[in-house]
Amino acid sequence: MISVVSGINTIKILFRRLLDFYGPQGWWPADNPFEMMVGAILTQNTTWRNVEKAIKNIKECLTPKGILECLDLEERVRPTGFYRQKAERLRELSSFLLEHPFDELAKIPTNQLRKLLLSIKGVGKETADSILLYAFERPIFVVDKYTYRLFLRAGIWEGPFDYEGIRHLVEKEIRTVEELKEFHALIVEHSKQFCRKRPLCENCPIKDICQKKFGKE
DNA sequence: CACCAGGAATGTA
DNA sequence: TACATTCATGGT
Repeated sequence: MISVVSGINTIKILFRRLLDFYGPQGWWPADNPFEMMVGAILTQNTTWRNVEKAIKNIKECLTPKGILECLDLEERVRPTGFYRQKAERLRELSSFLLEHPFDELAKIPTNQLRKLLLSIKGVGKETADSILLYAFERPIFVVDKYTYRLFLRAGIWEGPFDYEGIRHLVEKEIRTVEELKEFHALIVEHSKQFCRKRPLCENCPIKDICQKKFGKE
C-alpha cells in the first residue's frame, strides 16, 4: 500500500530551503481563473513556453463561450502538442463551466468540487488539483512526477507512486493555500533547473537532503 | 539522432 | 490493480 519513510518534518525543511533559495514563484501565471484552467489543460505534458504561445493565440476568445465558438481552436493550440485532444478538452471544460458557473462552483465544498472537476473529460487528478489550488484557492497539494522523484531522493517517500498518499502526506504538513501554491511551484522550478537529467548536481540547494537517500527511481 | 516537457484516457492481462 | 500505448509540437 503506502510506504512513508520520514517521521520528522523533512517536508517543511525542504519547503523552507527551496523558498529561501528560489524565492516566491507567484504561481499560477494567469489573468483570471478561466485562463488558469485553460493553462492547466494546455500544459499537460508540455513546456510552459509552448503554452504561452497558445494562450496568446486564443487571448481574444478566453471565455467558455468564446472557446466553444472558436472555429480554428485546433490550429491555435497546436504549439502545445496533442492539439486535437487539447482542443476537445478545452471544449469539454468550457461546456462544463457554462453548465456550472464559476461563482456557483466556488460555493461547493472542496471534496465535492474535486469530484466534479474529475468528471470533466481531460481533467485528471493533477489538473483537477491545480485548478482547486490556483483557481479556487483550496488547500490542496498538487502532486506530479517531479514531486515523486524529489521525495524519493529526499527520503520522504519510498515505494511506488501513490498520488493520494503523497498528496495527503504533504497536506498534513503544509496547510495554507499560499504555502501549498508556492511548494508545488518551487518543486517544478527546482526540478527544471537541477533534476532534469542527472540526479545530483553541484550548487543544488538541497544537495545534502537528496544525498541521504538515493534508491530506485 | 534520441529524449523529454507543469498528463489523461484507453486498452490489456 | 499495474503497466503499456496513444496523443504531437518544440526545444536540447
